[in-house]
Amino acid sequence: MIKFYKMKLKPLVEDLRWRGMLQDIMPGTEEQLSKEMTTAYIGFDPTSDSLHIGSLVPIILLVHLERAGHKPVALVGGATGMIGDPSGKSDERNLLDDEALAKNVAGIKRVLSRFLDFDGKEENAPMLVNNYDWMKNISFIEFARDVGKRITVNYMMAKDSVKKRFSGEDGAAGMSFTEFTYQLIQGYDFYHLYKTIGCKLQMGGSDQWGNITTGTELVRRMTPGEDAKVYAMTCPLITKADGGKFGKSEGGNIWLDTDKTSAYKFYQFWLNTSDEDAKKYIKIFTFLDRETIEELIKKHEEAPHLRLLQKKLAEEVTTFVHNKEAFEVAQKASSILFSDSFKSDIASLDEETFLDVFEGVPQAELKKEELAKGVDMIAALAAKTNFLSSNGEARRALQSNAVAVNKEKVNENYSLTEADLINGKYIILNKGKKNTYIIKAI
RNA sequence: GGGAAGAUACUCAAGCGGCCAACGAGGACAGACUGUAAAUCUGUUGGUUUUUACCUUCGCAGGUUCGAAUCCUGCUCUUCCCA
Repeated sequence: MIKFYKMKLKPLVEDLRWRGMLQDIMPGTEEQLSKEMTTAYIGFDPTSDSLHIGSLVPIILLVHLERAGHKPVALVGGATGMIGDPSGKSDERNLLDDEALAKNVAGIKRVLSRFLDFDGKEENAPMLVNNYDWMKNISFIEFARDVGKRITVNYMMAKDSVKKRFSGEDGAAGMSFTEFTYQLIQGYDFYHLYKTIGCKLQMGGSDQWGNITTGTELVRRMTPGEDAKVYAMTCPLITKADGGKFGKSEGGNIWLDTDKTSAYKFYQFWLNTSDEDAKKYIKIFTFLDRETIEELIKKHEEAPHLRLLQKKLAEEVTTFVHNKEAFEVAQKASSILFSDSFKSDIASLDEETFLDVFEGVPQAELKKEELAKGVDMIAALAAKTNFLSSNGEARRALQSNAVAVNKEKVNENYSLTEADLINGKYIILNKGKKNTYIIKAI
């Protein structure tokens, strides 16, 4: 049996290192992973009812793990979410109420199961757990005696996430006992998973290193005489070359859910990656092998204006997170919206394809009678459609030459008429290059 | 429990009786340039309005004043010092 797994295991750590997905790794981890099928887990915080691309890296890590022949466990923090992780925060976190939390946990489970088949039958099939399930039955006294006793406050205080909050530097606010407890609870998760399913490795973002090592320490101390060996590994936090926050785009987060971020927007986000970031991201966010990626980077450097790298990156990630069809539609929409022969391209689409392509683009309806009379541009942008939030904003956009009707720039005096309708039915508005809105005549 | 400081638009941060929709910085959005990139330069960044003007906003609630983000009183919250 052991031999069987040995044959199936792939060199995971080496690959992750090349991909730039390795920040810290505890000594012995690599040996453990090449020795036997290893169960490893990553925690997901239920701070929202869906996941955005910030969580894509841990998800991808779990998938890598599975593909390398190990057993990935996704832990949803139903219990830890009630406490709040102080890592990387300078202020005390607001607590979520039970209802919101339950909703978030369900949402995250739903998203995670798109990437990992939790119903799989294989030995190394992914597992989904919720730490609320075991934490809810533990009394405070029990916890204080069995867990709290094992770790000194001195040890806990030495963690950066805690130290920072005690130091008062950078305007950091104090820290409640609640948040202080967080690392113990997370550590207990590791112990619980070690005991119940033999989980030996915890992974996460590098901001989790402190919490994770508390876990490995706790496992060791809670199992005297067992010679328990558990490991830790983290990946770097994703950054942008220009120092901006990763994962934000015009108007907010990029989510992994179509109803929060359309596949078109999702595709566009990746397509707009800068050259420098694209080289980094393609290793992290795609499963392409080393040879393919190095070839792509070489080609890209020869002709950066073709943006081969961005296109491939966008294709791979959109296909992974959504699916092939969604990618194709997004690509088609992109190529039409940014083409030079926009008008003829768009006119050639039948209605079904048209709606398909523009699914996810904000739409509004306008009566044909109104169009017959002519609709003032300001009203068309704001009052009639709510594309922009106020007349003032619409006016500013028009004055700064940002608005286009069917890709032709217009000014304040323009008014929409039936002559602007494409196929007698639609008008396409743009604010800037990248914001598209559709008016449907009814 | 005692004392001190503070709360200003997305964030940081000026302003300390009229000239304040509120300096400045960052961010964001847009324009030019380009490759739907980066860098750079320019503009915008409470609402109604063509402009003027008006309305709402400076923790919350009252008050003083012709007039308050600016003064007074109470409340809430935060930080710091002493016990």
